[in-house]
Amino acid sequence: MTAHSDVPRSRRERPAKPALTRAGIVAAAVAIMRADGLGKVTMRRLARELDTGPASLYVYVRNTAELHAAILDELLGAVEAAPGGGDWRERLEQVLTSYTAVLFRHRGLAKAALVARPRGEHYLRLIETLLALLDEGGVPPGQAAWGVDLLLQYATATAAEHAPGDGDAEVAREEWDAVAGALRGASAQTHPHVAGLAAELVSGRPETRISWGFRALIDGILHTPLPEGDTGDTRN
Amino acid sequence: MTAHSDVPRSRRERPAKPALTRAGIVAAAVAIMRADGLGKVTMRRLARELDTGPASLYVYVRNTAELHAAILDELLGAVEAAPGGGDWRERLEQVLTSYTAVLFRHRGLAKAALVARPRGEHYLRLIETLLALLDEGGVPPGQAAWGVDLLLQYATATAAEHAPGDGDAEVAREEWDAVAGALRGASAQTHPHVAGLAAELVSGRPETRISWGFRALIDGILHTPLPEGDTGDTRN
DNA sequence: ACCTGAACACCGTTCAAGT
DNA sequence: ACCTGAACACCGTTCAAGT
Repeated sequence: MTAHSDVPRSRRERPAKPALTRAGIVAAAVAIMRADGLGKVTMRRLARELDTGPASLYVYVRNTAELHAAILDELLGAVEAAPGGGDWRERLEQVLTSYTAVLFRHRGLAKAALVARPRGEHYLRLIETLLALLDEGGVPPGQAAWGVDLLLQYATATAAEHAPGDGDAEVAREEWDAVAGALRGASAQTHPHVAGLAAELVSGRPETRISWGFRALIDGILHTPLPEGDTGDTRN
Repeated sequence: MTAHSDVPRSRRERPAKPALTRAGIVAAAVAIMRADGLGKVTMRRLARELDTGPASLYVYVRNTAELHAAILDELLGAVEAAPGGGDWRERLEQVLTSYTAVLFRHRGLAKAALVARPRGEHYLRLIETLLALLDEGGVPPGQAAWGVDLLLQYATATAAEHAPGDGDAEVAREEWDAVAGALRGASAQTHPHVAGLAAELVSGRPETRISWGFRALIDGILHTPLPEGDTGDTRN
């Protein structure tokens, strides 16, 4: 076992351990996510998969949040950039629905996107597409710029909230029933409006509500002028 | 040290270890959050603080997510339910701003609220207040019911996104600069709309943008009728 | 420059056993 | 019923040392 030296192994005897690259790391991360959910995309698991130690990954990725954002931008390649027929509103809603669909497949990704915005090429292309459609609809440029933020945030937050959990569908159902129950159980004395609207508060299929939300948002963006004298980048 | 037995300690010699209750657990959790941020509100830390083992907490709290939601409902007691002057739109914006302010103090809480909606009495009162104001403004009931969801989600998502991190302000600044840089660096050839609107995409103080968002949302809610024939609770 | 093993300082949750 | 110690199965990130 010790003194006997094996015949030197050919370099390609088994799939040669590929050199680490950022692209390779992100690809492996996507694979883990598809197989076991984003919750399993940890530095340690990823390192194991790539046959190295976790410390090695920090050469290419700053931290776990950046890794998740990179995964999302990768998946955003599947968002249709040039939707089919209909007027600009309909095509706008199509693009947003397509974006939402990507996030719906992975709730964890939506949560990540709310905190660490992706900033890869796919995300940039998505913004370009949305701005072009708003422009086509005659939305004033300033409102379009701020509106894109509103639309993407709504889509992302909705996915973070309503997408089937990375884990337990049972638990999600229970959660929802509990919330609905709390609303329906509201006293007509102390909470007359809640009691009166209990049914409406929980009505509608998720897709129907999301679609209504997009239309309300687009309408508001179109009709709400920006405040005057605050166009400089004075953030913080 | 070993054989010598101390005088039996009076029960109230030091603040007697209080019996565990759900209220006491939530109160301790709030205290930890105020002192060290939500990130430190873990089952283990909480147990240490309450001088017990983590397993004991599971008698009163289902899991960490439920604990965080309970903390939020507690803090929601500070949201002003009866805002001062102005018309209904202004008062509506006041309530929403007050809600946002609570979340802004703890970004982690906003993230938690997106996933596990609180459902305590304070949250219920907030919904009642919002519905009453929308009703006063003549918003059709169905639109008001769905609109409340839209408004709260926007406020919550904005806080999750823009609130100063539980941790590093430095890192947040870097993040923002990176995003702004990516937008400003967009090529006028490949991304004409982004390039043309780079300044507007990142302009405005956060409060200004949030306020504009609230107004756009309210306008959209007011003018967008619900789709017909989808008022039943057909979720899933 | 890149890669690594090992370590530091933690997690959530469950279980069998006690009171 | 409530409470507990101990265990299971993990985490992210940093560091000094190697190549």
